[in-house]
Amino acid sequence: MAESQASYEPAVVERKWQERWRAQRANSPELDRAERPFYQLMMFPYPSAEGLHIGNVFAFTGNDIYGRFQRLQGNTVFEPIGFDAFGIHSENYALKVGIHPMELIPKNIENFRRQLRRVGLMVDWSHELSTTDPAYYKWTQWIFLQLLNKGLAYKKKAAVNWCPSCKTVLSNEQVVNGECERCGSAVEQRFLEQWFFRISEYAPRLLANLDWIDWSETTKTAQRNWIGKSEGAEVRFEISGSGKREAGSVPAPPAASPSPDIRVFTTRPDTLFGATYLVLAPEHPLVAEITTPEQRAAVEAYLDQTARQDLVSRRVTDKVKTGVFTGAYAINPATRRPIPIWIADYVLMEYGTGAIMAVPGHDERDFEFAVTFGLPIVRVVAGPGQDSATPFDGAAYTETDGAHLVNSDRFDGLSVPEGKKRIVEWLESVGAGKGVVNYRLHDWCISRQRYWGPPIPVIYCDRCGVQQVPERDLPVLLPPIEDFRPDDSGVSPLARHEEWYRVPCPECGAMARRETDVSDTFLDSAWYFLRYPNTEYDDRPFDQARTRKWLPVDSYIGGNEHAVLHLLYTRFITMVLHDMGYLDFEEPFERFRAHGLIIREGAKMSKSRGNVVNPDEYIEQWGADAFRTYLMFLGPFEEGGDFRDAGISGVKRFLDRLWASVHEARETGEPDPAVMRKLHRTIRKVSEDIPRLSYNTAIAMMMEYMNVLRAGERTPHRAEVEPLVSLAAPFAPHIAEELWERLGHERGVFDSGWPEYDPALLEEDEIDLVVQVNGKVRGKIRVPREVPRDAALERALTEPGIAKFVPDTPKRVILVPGRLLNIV
RNA sequence: GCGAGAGUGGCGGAAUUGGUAGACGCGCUGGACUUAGGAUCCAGUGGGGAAAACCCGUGGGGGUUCGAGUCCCCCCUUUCGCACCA
Repeated sequence: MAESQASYEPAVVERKWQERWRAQRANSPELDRAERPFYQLMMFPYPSAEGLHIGNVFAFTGNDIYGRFQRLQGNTVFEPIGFDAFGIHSENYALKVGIHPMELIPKNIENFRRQLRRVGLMVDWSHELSTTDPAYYKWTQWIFLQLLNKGLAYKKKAAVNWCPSCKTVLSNEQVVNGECERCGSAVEQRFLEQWFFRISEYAPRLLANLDWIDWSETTKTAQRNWIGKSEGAEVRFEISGSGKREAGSVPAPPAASPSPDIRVFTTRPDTLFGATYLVLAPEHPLVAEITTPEQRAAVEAYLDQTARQDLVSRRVTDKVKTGVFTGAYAINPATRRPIPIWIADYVLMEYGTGAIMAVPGHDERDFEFAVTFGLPIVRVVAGPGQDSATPFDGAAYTETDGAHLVNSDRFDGLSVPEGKKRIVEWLESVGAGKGVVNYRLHDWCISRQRYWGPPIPVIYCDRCGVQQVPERDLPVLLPPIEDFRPDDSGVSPLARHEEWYRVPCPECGAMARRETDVSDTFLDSAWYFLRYPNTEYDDRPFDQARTRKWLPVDSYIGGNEHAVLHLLYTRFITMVLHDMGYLDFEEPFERFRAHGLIIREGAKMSKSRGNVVNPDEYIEQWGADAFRTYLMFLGPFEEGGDFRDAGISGVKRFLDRLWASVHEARETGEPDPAVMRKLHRTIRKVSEDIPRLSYNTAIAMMMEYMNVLRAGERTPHRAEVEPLVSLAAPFAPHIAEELWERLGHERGVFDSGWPEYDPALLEEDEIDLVVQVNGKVRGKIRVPREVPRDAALERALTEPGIAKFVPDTPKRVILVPGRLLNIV
């Protein structure tokens, strides 16, 4: 290879290949012709004004390596990218700089495209998408309508954080210490009509499928916890005492409605005999009805106090328990005794039934509450060595192992699990309750009282009620209004534009009103992977044949910060579309792997610390290939790593030596057998490590091979070098293409296959066997690989350095074939 | 509090099923080539010990084993989620 041995200039090489890939559409496969389609999906970025973050580069490079590896294996790889450009991030930034998002976002996207190209990703730019494109969100709106049709979208009042000064809704992130992050006023909760998706109906399936999908365990665990299945019982408590039906201002329920029993959910039905009071959430519908006249003022004051809190501080666990007595009593079905009904904000309306039976003896929160308000505490579970009279010693007894029931009448003496079972059976037999399964997962609120999102495609008509926007009228375009800034009017920005929201009812034609909320960004990203292969279709969200060929996604890699929201919503939407017959699979991603996070010099990267890595600068200085390879080298991909500026030089040196090796390689003579053996071991190691995303060790092995290849300033043989170019290609694609071309190949390296290793070449006939005496390493002996134990021992004893530690009669001799000999 | 993960040289990090701890890289030391080197190449580099012999070493303490970074028990530190979920 004596040809033009110009030195390695990354900038020149990278520009050349990026231009060529673009010109030849090298990364845009013909989707309908692919024989072995492989869909490599990366989590699309939010196009911030700051540009590509190092975390994006890390994640995308890791994806790209896997995708390029699959292509080298002979698959047709589709590696698309797009932009998640709607949402509060973009809107807030636009507000801050005073530029309309419709102007800002295209600029940001343009900058992202430039940066992504420089990284050298194998992206198919012909299928790029943006969630803000009407051609995209038309189908986001269509999906909303599908859920509405299926009865999976509904409207209800729900609490939001409300800033009384800005007169706007705040997300939990915008509430800081109970105050509005912008103006500092105390945040309150308000109840607004919002759209929800019934994801909770899918909880059992979302949970069950986790058992078989090939996802990172950490992600699956996070989803399991989030779905939060718990088994227990629902118990019905009759209301007794003077409070019932005495609330003059409250109309009595219609005759048909059942008596207003209070239903509670508990995971500890075994403690039923210890329930000494009930607690309702402040929002519980029966509160007004059961409150006695004497207690009315106190209860109203408490409800008012609760409403004044924001949703974040309401949930602080370590605050002092507060509550108020309603004046009413219920009957404990087990003891038949009346117990008081309280209201407290530690009970949440959105979990279970919004009411609990309090068992202060065996629940920490109930214990604390009972102590605060002087309510009775009864022991119904006793641990080993305890009995029914054992005092509590200042805390609830929550252990269950080895414990038995006491003060529980005929259930005394049962273990906790047995007690649960028997008491549930009893409840069912007397009609006072039943065993139930509860999930913490609650329905997905998709309404946003904001501007920068897809309008929810619904029209309200005074005569016809809630009407869908007909499919032919989609998309409902987001109007380019100037005053997208929230103001004092107290409504979402679109609600200030009568010319936009006043439309004829699609049913009767009378003047009606559009929904003025937009949908959650997570809805945009819950289906984008379906759109990528179908971006050219404007008459359907996704084509059936195309989708059958390319989906589900073969490999998805992304951050674990999306473990629960994005990845759960995506699974939900896929299941719904599957159930409606649009998809023939119900899990969107065959394989998902969560990558780690990059920190810098031991600390998290942040603007305030001033240690944010700007990818442009590093690519400028070292080249994209070195930058990519270094990012993959600094730690295990699934764990992340510590970015240290000094480290990148080692990787650059490796690429320099690769360049030199190709140019110096001789074509005459024979390759060295020992070097070839190392080469084949390297091929095996890299081939095994890439699928495991063990990129750092794959790179280390290539470096090790490089050291062997060039040891003692030897001149490598072409056969020793050429396969290394292929191995390095997924990591450093530009230099690999260039060197491959310089090696005289007409086809690009990515279409030239992956090197195979020869198993026969991996092992030597003679090995160094480690010899231990009493477990301590004392030396090495050169022996045939399959040496028998006694022969190895004999050989070992000829080494004076070993023999001197060996006693006259060894008790035991252990041979681990191919590894070591231990003489005891 | 609950859940998941992590503690290995000066630093980032290696180490199938228990089988040579510290691969690879950075840094450092010495050398070669050089007018020069922050370029390149070669060699060395866990600690103690004079170079040897040898001893000690994977957060701490126990244990199992011929053999433990790896398995078991207890404890400490730390990162990240979720946080009054009944």
